[in-house]
Amino acid sequence: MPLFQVSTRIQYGLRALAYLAGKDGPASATEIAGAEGIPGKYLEGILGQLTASGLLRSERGKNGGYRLSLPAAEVTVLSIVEALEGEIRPTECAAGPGACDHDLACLPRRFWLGLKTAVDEYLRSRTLLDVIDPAS
Amino acid sequence: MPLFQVSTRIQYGLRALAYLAGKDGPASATEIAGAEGIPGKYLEGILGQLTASGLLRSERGKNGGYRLSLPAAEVTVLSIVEALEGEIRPTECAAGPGACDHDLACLPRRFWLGLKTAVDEYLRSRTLLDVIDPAS
DNA sequence: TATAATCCTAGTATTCAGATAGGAATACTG
DNA sequence: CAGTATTCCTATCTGAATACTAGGATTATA
Repeated sequence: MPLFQVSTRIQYGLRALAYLAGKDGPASATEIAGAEGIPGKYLEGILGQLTASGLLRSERGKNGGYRLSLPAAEVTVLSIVEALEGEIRPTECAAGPGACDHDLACLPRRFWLGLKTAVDEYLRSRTLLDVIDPAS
Repeated sequence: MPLFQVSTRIQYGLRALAYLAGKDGPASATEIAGAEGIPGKYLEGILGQLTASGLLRSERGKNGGYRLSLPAAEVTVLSIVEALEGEIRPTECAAGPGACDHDLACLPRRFWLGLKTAVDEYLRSRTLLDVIDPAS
């Protein structure tokens, strides 16, 4: 139903990163899941993705866990979203020219691309620090 | 997978309205569907919603059809989206305070509300005319 | 009366988000 | 070396929603 819906994947990922930003030293998936009320096994997968994309660094074995690769101020929300869901694309049209075949030129395409741009700019202009800082 | 996904409902609705904007006199659902390559019966439902919301006016019976209630320049895309999908809401959090229960205050809420605002502003600032005018 | 249109209600099919489950590999610790 | 706590990998399930499809009732025109 919604035009844009933020998946639990992104919400959980963001909250997990926010939790890690408030900690020095690694935190395990179980710890984060407990603190944030997120299903543990589900969160594991999300943290794995964030690790694969380079936003997190993981240490295996006892006393292991996850920690941020960068200071919170250097992590844009766009990078988080893209790590978890790939590139943002409102419509097939927006994939590029030739991607749709209505009329001669798909007029709405420019419009949807503009929306994508607006969203991208918002997400790129905010960092993890902005998200967790009540005074921003 | 996408952060924001424009449903076919909205895409079809927008294209149908764009078609009507380029015509004087009513067009039937069948005509629009044929011109735009949209499943006819499916489009009927969409046009019905747009009519119920006041964006279109319909005439039944032979030679009937749909026409815009207002000039294209006075129809914001936001009104179209809301007619077809209701209010935009990125997360449960964004519904208002108390809608989520993580931590003491849900820190990401402000962030998601900001995203909603950015999207709303974009959609409110564009009219149907902007969508169909190649020079805008 | 025939026709062409909107309007109304119900059903289906497929996809996907959101998990859940079980275990293998890895690394500390006593 | 044994135990334990962790990440990592793969597979499976499920409920809900989107995207249609179907059939017909109602209404207006010619």
